[in-house]
Amino acid sequence: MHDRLSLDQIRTFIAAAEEGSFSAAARKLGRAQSAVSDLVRRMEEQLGVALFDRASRSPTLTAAGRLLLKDARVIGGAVDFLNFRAKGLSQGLEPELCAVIDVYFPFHAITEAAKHFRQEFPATPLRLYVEVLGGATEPVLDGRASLAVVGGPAPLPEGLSSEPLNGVDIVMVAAPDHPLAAYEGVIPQSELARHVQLVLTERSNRSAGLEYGVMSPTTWRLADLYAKHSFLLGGLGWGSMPLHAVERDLAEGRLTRLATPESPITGRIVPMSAVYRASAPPGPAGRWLIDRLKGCPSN
Amino acid sequence: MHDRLSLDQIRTFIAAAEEGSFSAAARKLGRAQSAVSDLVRRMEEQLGVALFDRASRSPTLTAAGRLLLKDARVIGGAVDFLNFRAKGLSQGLEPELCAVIDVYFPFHAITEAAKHFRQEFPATPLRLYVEVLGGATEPVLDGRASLAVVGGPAPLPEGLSSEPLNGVDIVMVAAPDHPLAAYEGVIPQSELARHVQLVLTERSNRSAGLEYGVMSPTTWRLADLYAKHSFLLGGLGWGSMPLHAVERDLAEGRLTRLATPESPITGRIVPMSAVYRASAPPGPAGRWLIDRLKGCPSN
DNA sequence: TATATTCCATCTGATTTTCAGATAGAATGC
DNA sequence: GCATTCTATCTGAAAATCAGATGGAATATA
Repeated sequence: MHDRLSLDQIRTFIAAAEEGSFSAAARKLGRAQSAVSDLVRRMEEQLGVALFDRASRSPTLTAAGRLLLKDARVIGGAVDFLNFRAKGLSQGLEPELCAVIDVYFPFHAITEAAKHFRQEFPATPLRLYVEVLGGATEPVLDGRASLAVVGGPAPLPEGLSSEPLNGVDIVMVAAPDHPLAAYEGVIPQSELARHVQLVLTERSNRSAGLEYGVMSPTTWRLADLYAKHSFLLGGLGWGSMPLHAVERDLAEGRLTRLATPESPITGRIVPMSAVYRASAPPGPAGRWLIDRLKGCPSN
Repeated sequence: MHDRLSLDQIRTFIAAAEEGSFSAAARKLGRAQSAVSDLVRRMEEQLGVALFDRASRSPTLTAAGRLLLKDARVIGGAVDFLNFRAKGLSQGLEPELCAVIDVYFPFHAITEAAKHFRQEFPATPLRLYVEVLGGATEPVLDGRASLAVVGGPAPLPEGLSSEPLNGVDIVMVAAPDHPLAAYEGVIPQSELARHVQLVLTERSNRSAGLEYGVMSPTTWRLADLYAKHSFLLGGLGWGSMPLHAVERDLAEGRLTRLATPESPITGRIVPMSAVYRASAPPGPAGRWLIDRLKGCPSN
């Protein structure tokens, strides 16, 4: 084997360099001084490089030693990290957390949660996907994801459990120059039907045709919330949007709220929930994320 | 010691994961299959995590195993790098190369050389300092640097050896709106003396007062070539500049060449040389750098 | 279906490595 | 000049490592 180097040697080298003394390093590591001396000597032999200058009483690093110390520290750090990860895993932490989030869920809540997640579970990679409407449940069903945040009163597929989160405010909007924007009071169905409704549709074909709140016979179906947003801003139609996504547009006059029969001016709350396979309930990291999302404000 | 993990285990783990078989890994590593089996089992025990799923005939990585494999690869890579560095050092490569370069030396030659240096000696950090005139020799004398590129016919201090490099073209320049710029032919000393000469001076006080080509009694002394350049562009005086640093200014009319008694319009060549302590001649990396700089064009 | 091959886990004994304690020489501090 | 503290080295005991053998199971081949 070409790796005659051992981790003990590396750790001992680091300790000796930090303590500036083999004896002190031995005390720190809880072993005999001769062991440290041997380990360092063998390491120097194997590398073919003098790490310490033994001219004076206490050994000092050579220039080569200083350089290799940096590399050794990298190795030590990487080993520590592996151990840290393994410790988490051995205590039941999931190897990675893959979550699918409904676009309707507030963006900033997700990004905030993700930021804190990194601090809380530095060893657990978080994989986030954003899907539309019921499309989020599919990856959970087939095991690609362990957690999903979905919206709407969709029937829960077999084998999934769910926990309620705060709902999301949904409002009907149109551009200010859209004909409907000028309408006073609740807009009757007949009037709505005369204009193009922009409807979010899901990409997946599992629960194809599952749409909520379709009121107009003439609809454009968009599979992307950003596209829907752009169309609304452009005045190409009217439709619903999560309040948090259009708050600034409403405040700054780029969009106007509509009062429709199903959605008064105060908006409509779409329930959101976290779902996961009943046979694979979330581990500590998933549990943490769900609990955190429960505390998120709904807009 | 809490680091019961060994490098052999890590390397074996990587091999087993890559081969997808303990036997194949054993063959690859040139050891018995039982050793691989043992090593992996012990590693799993120590980490408290199952790395392989042994349900099928050939073991497949668990999710945790996949995660830890990445960490293991990082460790393996770091160890390889340490070995690589050590190998270079054991063959006489200097731990790092610290070179001081005279500002007069063409910038692009330095940056080009540094770029190739990184490819040629990836394990040798290159530390570059830029000094003015004789100031570059001082760090070499006191051992902070192992190599310097200096210009001018300065007497070589005791204990230094030098090798000639290509000289640098020095030209006298002034801004186009400077009175001297309008002068036809060689400008006599008496005329030069009537205007402020911008003179590069060195920061160090070792060879204080060492200046070349001072022709005017009224001089401004600048310790920085960028400052001198700015002053020249601003028309605040006249003075010499390395041709490579003002080539574009001359071509684009921001500066004009002057013909002086000591420096005809074709310019003057200032010899450059690489110097190092005679008692510590450059190692392979320093040797490479010097040879490379010898091939650099002089402007 | 029967046979052969391949693979992994485990056991065992021999080899190697590791380690602590002891000792000696050298440098430093008092 | 003495005591302390350091490193290098030696030695025997303890421990880990490893190759080979064996057995059971899964897969490939006939």
